[in-house]
Amino acid sequence: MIDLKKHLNPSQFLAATTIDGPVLVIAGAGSGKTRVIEYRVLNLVQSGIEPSSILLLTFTRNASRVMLSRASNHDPRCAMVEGGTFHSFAYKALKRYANAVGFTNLFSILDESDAIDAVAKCSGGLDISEKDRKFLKKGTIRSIISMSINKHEPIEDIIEKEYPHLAEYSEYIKNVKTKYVRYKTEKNYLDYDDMLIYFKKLLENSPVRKLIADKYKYIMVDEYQDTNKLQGDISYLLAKDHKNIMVVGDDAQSIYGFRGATHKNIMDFPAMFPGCTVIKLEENYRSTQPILDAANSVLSEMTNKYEKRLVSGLKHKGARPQMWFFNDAYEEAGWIADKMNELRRNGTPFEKQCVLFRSSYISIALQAELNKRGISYQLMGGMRFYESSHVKDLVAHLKLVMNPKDELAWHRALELIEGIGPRTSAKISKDFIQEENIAGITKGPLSKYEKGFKYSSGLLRFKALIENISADNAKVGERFERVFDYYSPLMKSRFDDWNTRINDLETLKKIAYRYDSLQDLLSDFAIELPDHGGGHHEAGHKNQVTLSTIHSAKGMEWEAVFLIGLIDGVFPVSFSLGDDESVEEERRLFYVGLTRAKTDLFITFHRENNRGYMSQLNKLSRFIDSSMILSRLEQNVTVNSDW
DNA sequence: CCGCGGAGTGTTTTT
DNA sequence: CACTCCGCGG
Repeated sequence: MIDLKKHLNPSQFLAATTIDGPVLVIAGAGSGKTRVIEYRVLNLVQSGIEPSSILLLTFTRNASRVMLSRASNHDPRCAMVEGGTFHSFAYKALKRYANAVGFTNLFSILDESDAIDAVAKCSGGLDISEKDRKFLKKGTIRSIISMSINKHEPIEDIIEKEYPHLAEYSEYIKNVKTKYVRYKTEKNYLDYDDMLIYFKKLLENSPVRKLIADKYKYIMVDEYQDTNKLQGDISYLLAKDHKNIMVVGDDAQSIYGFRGATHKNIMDFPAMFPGCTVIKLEENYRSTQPILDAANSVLSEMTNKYEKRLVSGLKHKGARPQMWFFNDAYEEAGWIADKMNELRRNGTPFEKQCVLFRSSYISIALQAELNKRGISYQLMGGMRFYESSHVKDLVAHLKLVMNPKDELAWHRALELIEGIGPRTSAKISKDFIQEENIAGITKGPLSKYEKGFKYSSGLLRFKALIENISADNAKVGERFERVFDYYSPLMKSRFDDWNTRINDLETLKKIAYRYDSLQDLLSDFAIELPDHGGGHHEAGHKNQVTLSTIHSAKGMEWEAVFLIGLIDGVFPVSFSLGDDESVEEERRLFYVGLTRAKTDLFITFHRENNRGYMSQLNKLSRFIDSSMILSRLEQNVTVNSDW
């Protein structure tokens, strides 16, 4: 038995050992939240609780993996604890109990870009002028629909609050939503929101809820400030019967409002679970006091928060964070590269250094510079690898084998064939969804086109592939490989950079060989594959600095952090400026960025705008200019700069 | 009806 | 710069 008191301070100890009943933990940045979960899991297991009856819900798949593996180092039984995201847990339950909510369990998951395509499909045929149709982007419609679902608010309210300029289209968007919902049911599709919706429905069905609640008797939810209304409801339903639930969060770090998250969940938790124990973790074990002073000044400018101040529990004092001004992005990048080398010479290896930014594109100049200097880096956030078109093309073939009603997948696959465009693919696949299985499709509607058309030879090759990968019960990896063989030649004419794309697919192929079930492979691609699928997601990859969006850096820490691009309109992003709550969310994001640093923090700005036509000079971010943080920073200007 | 090339555009964050 | 849209030639 491990002596928890040796590893935890009194509030952490309380959080790890209050086993029964509801617990709310307000955990400031760097206050040892991960540690609390690690030891709480350990404590539960060592108190004799069956590991498989413990459930840990986290924000990313990786987060639960890290926490559970740390706990397992103390006691291997902890590896049996169930962990994952709300979505992955919902998926599992839905697969098992699909028919209780009127689905067959062979549903396909629509990732974000699939969902946008589907919405576009449903926007057709409705009464709206061509001009308006162009003006209303499909992604926007999808966002509005999704937001209305996640917040559980009517479309009108969302439009009024977030998209007032689209007020006149409310009716239209509601119609699209109706069509979209029907479309998904017909095609056996679930999008990300549906996984939560149907899971909640499942839990509202008491016999099923009882089964699930009987199995998972101890529940923990991490990053509770970034859960949305649906996830809050799900948490409640999961714990309603036994009330053994601990949620952990920090309202000052709520940064997913754009996805419908609300820190209201944290605020309302005591009301949902009367008599809950509230524990505050306030001592910070991560950063030096000067860094926390800067963070505190940002905290003090937040409206609408729990009162708090971060105090460092570290012994050494540390230097003040530095603010650096540059003429342009290249000068900035050069300076950062120099500084990285200097830090390394002084004992901070590259893997303990990180560059953070608001949006991925901000890092492009820096990436070029690092490449030039031979400093290797690991990129986090930004374009998701399995949403790139070559991955989606290949995966589409596997999808339609699993779910022959997957119209989007048929279209995607058919349009790869020479001579087939949107019209022809629509014509050919029109009858597909009437068929029950692949054999019915290849023998029936598909076979009509295999002679006499300019695309017939291509279609014949396609048909052979489909029959091949659906007929036998070959290994998932082998099926993947067959599609790969078929797709490779098509890729070479489609992409100039097919070389690197082939490499991506080689990586995926290796992953595919690890699966026994095609459905699991496909669902993991959609909901669980961690950052970039390349497999190098383990934090602190040897001798590499990390480049990351702040969103992706959530929960992590580095010795040295460069927070770049503090330009008004970039950070806070221009979109947010019209609306106070959005600016507040940007401010929380800034706070999250600052608090990732342990000992060295550098904030940078460059003045020249290199976005071609807009030749105005950049303005310093409002989060710094004439803000209280300025007095907490040591200000610097580079030598060759004319500031 | 397809596909290509050129013009235009707008550019978050992620399960 | 990467993706989308448009118009034209086949």
